[in-house]
Amino acid sequence: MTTRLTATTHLLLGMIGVKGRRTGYEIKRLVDVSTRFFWAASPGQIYPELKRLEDAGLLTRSPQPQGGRQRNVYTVTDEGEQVLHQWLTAGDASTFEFRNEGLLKLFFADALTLEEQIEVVRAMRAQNEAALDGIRKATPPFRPDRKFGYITWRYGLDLHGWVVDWCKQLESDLIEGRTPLQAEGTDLDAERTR
Amino acid sequence: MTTRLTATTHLLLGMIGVKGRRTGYEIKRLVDVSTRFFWAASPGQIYPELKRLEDAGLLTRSPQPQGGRQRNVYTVTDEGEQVLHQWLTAGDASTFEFRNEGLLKLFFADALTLEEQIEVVRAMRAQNEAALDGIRKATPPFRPDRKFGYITWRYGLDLHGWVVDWCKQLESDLIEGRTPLQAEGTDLDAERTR
DNA sequence: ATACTCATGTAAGCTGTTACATGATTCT
DNA sequence: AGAATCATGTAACAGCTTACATGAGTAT
Repeated sequence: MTTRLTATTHLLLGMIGVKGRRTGYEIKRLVDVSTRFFWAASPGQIYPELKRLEDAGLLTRSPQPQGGRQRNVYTVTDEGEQVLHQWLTAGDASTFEFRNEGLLKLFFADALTLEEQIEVVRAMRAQNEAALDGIRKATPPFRPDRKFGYITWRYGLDLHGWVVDWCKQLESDLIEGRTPLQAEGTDLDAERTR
Repeated sequence: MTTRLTATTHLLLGMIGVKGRRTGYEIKRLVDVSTRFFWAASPGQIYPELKRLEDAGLLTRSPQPQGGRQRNVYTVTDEGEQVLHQWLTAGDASTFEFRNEGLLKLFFADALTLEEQIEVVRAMRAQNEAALDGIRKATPPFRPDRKFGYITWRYGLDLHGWVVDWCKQLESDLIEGRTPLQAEGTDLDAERTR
């Protein structure tokens, strides 16, 4: 069985396999309060992919309508389980993407006045505070057998918290006319003192 | 003049207007050692976009071949300058995307043995160390009139450094059997002690 | 001589989003 | 009665990457 396997494939496999049997709708909702912060997925992607994985023999579908409302519950097959475990333990380079338009603006901020520069930093901070809020609201119940959901949640919280602090520091450096973030001498790799 | 304006549009406008880079090739090279870490761009994207922006009246092209080798030097028009400044100062929400397959694996790591879990964390750390290396090598010359290139460079360095430390901490927590990253009591928002 | 860098571009394809369509059930 | 939620799906499109093609100049 040779099928194209993307990270989204593994997202679905993991959501169904690790978390139990699921419908497309349940996966969508769970993604929106958990992995969304590092791996999003839209319904236009989930539903076709579930079908594709069923055809590939990695998932089994059993229709379980509730009343007259259609509903497809998926389960991971043995082969699907293997694929999932293989992916989890393979040490190969995984995709790592990062697109931050706020940072891009900051990169070009030399062309701006000091007031405008400070505004750019403030906008960046606001965005990270909003992200922080979103993650905070998605508080996962702490269960000792599901601790990694909690760990990745903390990661998001701590990371964005760090960025917010970084923005605050830069903001005050700019306001007080300090050369921002400059390391002493030529020691560019030294830890930044905050 | 109504043209679709993406962040990549502004990347090119900024590279030509603020950084004084003029040909598509020069932009590509500069992107690869600077904004790549938060905004990448491939030649298959840059060259058509440059043409599009010329048609839209935001850039001017002047052919300046070197010997028999073709070469197109671009300049930002007044209108392009306006669009660039407008984008830099507009406080509207900018795109902020993050896709981290390593984190996704960590999210599902409950299904693994302790040894395998540690391997996932190590792989994640290795990836961030590689990113750190890439950024470090791209050391920008520090010029007082272009300090924001330096600031964003430091951002990448500091951020990935933070993540590497986070991974190290998690790794040792797992090895020593501590419940990783758990906050005391119900105070989930408390600063993590490291 | 040959490999690398400079320089520009195109075509195919993948991934993902947005917006919409459909219809049932439950809540207020 | 009407709004929200449950549930599944499709079509169009945007954005980007990969791989390729071309050819000139430069370094070894």
